[in-house]
Amino acid sequence: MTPRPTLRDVAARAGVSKSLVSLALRGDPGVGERTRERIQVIADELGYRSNVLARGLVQGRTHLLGVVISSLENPYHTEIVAGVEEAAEAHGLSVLLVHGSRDRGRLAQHLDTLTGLNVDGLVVISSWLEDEHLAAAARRTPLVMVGRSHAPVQGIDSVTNDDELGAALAVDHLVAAGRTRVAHVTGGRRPAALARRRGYEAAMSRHGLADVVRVVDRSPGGPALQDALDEAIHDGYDAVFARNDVAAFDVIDHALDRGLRVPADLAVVGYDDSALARRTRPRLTSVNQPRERMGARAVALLVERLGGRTDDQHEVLRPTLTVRAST
Amino acid sequence: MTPRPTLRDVAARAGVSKSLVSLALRGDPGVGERTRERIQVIADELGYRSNVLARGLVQGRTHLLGVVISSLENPYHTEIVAGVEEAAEAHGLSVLLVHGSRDRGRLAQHLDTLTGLNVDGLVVISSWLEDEHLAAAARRTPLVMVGRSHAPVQGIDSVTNDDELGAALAVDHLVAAGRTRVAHVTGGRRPAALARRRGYEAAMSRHGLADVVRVVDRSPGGPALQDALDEAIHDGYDAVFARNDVAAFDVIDHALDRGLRVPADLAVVGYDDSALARRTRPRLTSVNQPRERMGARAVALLVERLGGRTDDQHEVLRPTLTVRAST
DNA sequence: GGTCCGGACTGGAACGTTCCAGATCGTCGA
DNA sequence: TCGACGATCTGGAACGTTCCAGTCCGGACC
Repeated sequence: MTPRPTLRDVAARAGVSKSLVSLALRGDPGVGERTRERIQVIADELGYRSNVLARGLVQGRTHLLGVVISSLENPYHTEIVAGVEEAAEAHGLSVLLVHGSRDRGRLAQHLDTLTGLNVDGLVVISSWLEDEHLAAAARRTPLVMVGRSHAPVQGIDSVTNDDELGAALAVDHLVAAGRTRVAHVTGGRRPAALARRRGYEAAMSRHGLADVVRVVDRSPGGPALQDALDEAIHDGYDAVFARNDVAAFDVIDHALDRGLRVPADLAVVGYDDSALARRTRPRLTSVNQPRERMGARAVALLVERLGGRTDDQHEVLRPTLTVRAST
Repeated sequence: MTPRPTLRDVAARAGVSKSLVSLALRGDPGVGERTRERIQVIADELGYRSNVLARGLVQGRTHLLGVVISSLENPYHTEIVAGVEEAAEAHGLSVLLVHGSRDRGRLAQHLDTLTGLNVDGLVVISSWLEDEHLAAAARRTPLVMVGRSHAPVQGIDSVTNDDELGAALAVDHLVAAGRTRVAHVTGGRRPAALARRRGYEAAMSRHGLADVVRVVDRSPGGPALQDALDEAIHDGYDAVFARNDVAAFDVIDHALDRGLRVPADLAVVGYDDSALARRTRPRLTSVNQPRERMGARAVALLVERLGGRTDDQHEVLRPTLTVRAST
């Protein structure tokens, strides 16, 4: 394992000062054309690579962008990452990902690792981090949260999608298709779930269906999904809007087990338009959040902060509906 | 955005030298108990965090472990990451992920970013990196490849699973279930695909079925999967072993479209035991690579290298078969 | 009472860069 | 011929740590 060559090594070989090598390799215009080439050749020969640690230390910025993500299994999250990466590259930033399951302690620790590395900015795709830790990180480094409605913390930007609108899209679509009894499967106390539920209820009212609003809780502690569904089916419900795709699959699974046809007997709409939605039978109609765009906007907000903006920004993007065979 | 406090700041407040603060915070036994506490309190008050850049620069190691992954969408990859993370944490290492789609140039660049950061070790979960880049990185930093049969490069360790054995498990299972005409869906020229195909052919021979060996190519350039499947079905094939789960889903999809029953008319086995395998109808029987263990072994190999091992190690782990409704 | 010892602490060098204030040198105009 | 000037290059400080060689001091020992 050979030690990596330094500026000094290159300088010694080229017979110039380390400063000149630094200038030459960074393309400084004040370096003679012939020397620049000579230095470049020698650097390549030696396999010289600039040391990010040293550069970051002296410059105070690293051109690194840290992304904290709580779940790699969730394609909703990883597609946001793709958007972040693309936008970051366009700004000359490298993206470092840290992944922390749902362990709050570990996530906070990872946040520390990244701030300790002096990353230029942070993107948090996780609702499992505590405000306190977020605030501490944001005090030192620009931070934007994606997918989580703005935490009640100053100094943090956010990018979310309009969950109420998404729910409205789903209900409108079902009603337009002739369904009249639309149930909603919810779960958890997270803001996104609550917003979707609010959107569902509002849309039902708008269609004059307030009296058939029915919400089934899929939370671990809640009543069994199966029983609630059986009851709803018995009561003549012909459509379900689920809070996310996974819940929608469970509904479809159960309906098929009961011998119902989807969508003939029961139409189902999910939320997230995950990769799964395109792979299952029947293909799932789902509300699509503009994930790549969310990632791109997050980077844009960070760059603005680096440029000096000081007031908080909270962007809300509009979801769309992807219609497939389940409705 | 307040600048982060340094050792100097803490030292000034505590009225001691920066060296002592450094020793105290690192728990050096030569520091008086009272002073250590005083320093600790002040550090906490100021929100002091050690600067990874500076520490890495002087120590030559960063306690960081870099993971290069080409696809976040592939659960096979992300589960390996989970194994890496768990093992890394046990060794006091933080894991940094970089993700590079299938763009070789970008992946190589990310490899550079990580080596430039002086990570202590590299785990590569991608078969899209060129030997040349891998070799260059491995010259400076211990590197282990996961899931890719050892590249023809010196100085690199690897962890793979035994693809031939996996294929044998699949065929044995199908034959034991009474199937006699087992086709294989392959694709690509990657070593893993080739090994699975070899394993399929060998197992068929072993069962005296060498004369019904049939391999269908699903490569983009190859003949259409649909036609080849129709032909196989027409020829009385009653089972398919696919090179991965995605291919298996395509087979099932097509069979269902043709009005066949799975598994009654056609049994299907996939490879990878991905999350999808548990979610589709019918649930997919699949060969399961011990992914978390692969990640853990990768870290173990790196730690050995850091401990001074110099000869290359190539670990081959044994896959298992997860039987579900598709067979 | 002097010497030695060990615990507690300090100062400066080093890590590999960037940045800044110069140094060097040939050329050009007067 | 001389100074000024621009182009090209250099040396050292700085970044925030760790590490090493000391310094300082009170007490034990002879």
